[in-house]
Amino acid sequence: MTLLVGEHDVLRGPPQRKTRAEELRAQLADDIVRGALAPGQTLDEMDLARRFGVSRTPVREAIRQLAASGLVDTRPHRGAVVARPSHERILGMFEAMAELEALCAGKAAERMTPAERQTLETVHEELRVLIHSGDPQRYHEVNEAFHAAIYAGAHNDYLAEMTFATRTRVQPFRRAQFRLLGRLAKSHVEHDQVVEAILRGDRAGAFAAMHAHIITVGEEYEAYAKSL
Amino acid sequence: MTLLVGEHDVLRGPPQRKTRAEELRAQLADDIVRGALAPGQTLDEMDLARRFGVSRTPVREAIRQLAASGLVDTRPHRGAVVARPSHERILGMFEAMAELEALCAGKAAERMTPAERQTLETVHEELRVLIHSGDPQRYHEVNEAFHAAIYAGAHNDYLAEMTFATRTRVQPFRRAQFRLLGRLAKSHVEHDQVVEAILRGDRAGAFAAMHAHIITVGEEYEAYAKSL
DNA sequence: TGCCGCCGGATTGCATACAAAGGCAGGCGT
DNA sequence: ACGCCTGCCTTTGTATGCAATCCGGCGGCA
Repeated sequence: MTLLVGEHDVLRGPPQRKTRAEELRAQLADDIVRGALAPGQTLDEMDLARRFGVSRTPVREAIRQLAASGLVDTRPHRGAVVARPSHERILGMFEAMAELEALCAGKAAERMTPAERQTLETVHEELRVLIHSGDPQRYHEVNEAFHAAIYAGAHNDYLAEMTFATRTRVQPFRRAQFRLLGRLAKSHVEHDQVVEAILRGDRAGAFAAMHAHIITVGEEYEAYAKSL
Repeated sequence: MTLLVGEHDVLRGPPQRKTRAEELRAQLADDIVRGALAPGQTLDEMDLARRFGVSRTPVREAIRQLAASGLVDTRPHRGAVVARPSHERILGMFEAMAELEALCAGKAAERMTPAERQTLETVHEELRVLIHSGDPQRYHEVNEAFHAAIYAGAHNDYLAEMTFATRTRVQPFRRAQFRLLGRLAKSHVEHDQVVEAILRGDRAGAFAAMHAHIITVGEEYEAYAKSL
């Protein structure tokens, strides 16, 4: 999941990927978020160490940091597994995400600079083109950039990081929905409401539009989960 | 900072304090939040290892986890220091905390069970008595319990954890205000508004009251910070 | 005199070795 | 036959030693 915004945005700070532990952390986080590592899968230290050609020490550090960020669960002397939150908890995460994203959108409506508003429009327009491209991966990347632009526009780094972290933690459970190509057009209409409200500086409107957007995303997850 | 709610609440899960790394993490986090370790202070691995009578390995793990939770900053090959966020960032944290706490209060107004409402009233009443006790430490503990009760009443563990984490990260920068004993009575009046709104199931009212309460807390921090 | 580069010390990052705790299977007793 | 206990084995937790990187001071040079 590579954000278009690059390596220096507020969401991760300077690129510290110089130590092996940090590289591993990034790699494992990516694998979890992308679904290459399924929830519930055990993370064997020796196995990972062999696979990445390092010793157990950096592997352990990576796992601990992932545990602190909520992507994996660890229990003393019992190893680590990719986090598998309960259905209730996932719903709670969607609820929290709706509020956080809406909050960012509301603040962005008030605080975005003209340049930031223009960037948002540009990304939004790029998404519109991508609806018909048949490239879900690319759409997903630009969609992330769209939301990241709003986080940045809120001008509150702490809030932005928290919202991004929540989005990351939810990501493993909403991968399927990008298969439903019909969703993209509807999603873009919802984005439209958000962008319009932000551009006109309408805090309440941006909040409401983004809230509805994320709630819809959550409902589609729920419908998908129920179909299993 | 020991919460009254005990060791099994949702805010930390089961008591895993069996490994040395975990004990150290808890100890250091406590020292940072309580101000025994000041922001900017360097955390020397060897020094800590000697002081706690362990090797560097668990010390390193503890520091990494604290870094992931935001209480310390680390840079590769350059050691770790207790986090010293910029003034702007602290204001952002207060803003986010206001929204999160208000959100919890609003959800609590809708969702609290009768038993939870009663507990909230009890804790609130205990705080009233403590205003005049002249024991700021005790007041602080019960105050934390008050807010924790509201988090729990929101019936969203993820949201509760996020809010609690934010409160924890802000804590080092609002210690001074408990010295101002005059603040306690005003704080209790604000709590009153929150409790009343929650008890009558008034989501918007609870949200607004809690939001105002936290904003006030933030403003008092700002006034204090400016006086330095 | 001031700046640049090199070198030594100190600290962190990583690897390896050892200790300890949990899980499982087999055997024993009831 | 079933359940419990015990001992081994696997995996994690901790200690220690070595390598790599950063910081400060020193000396050379313009």
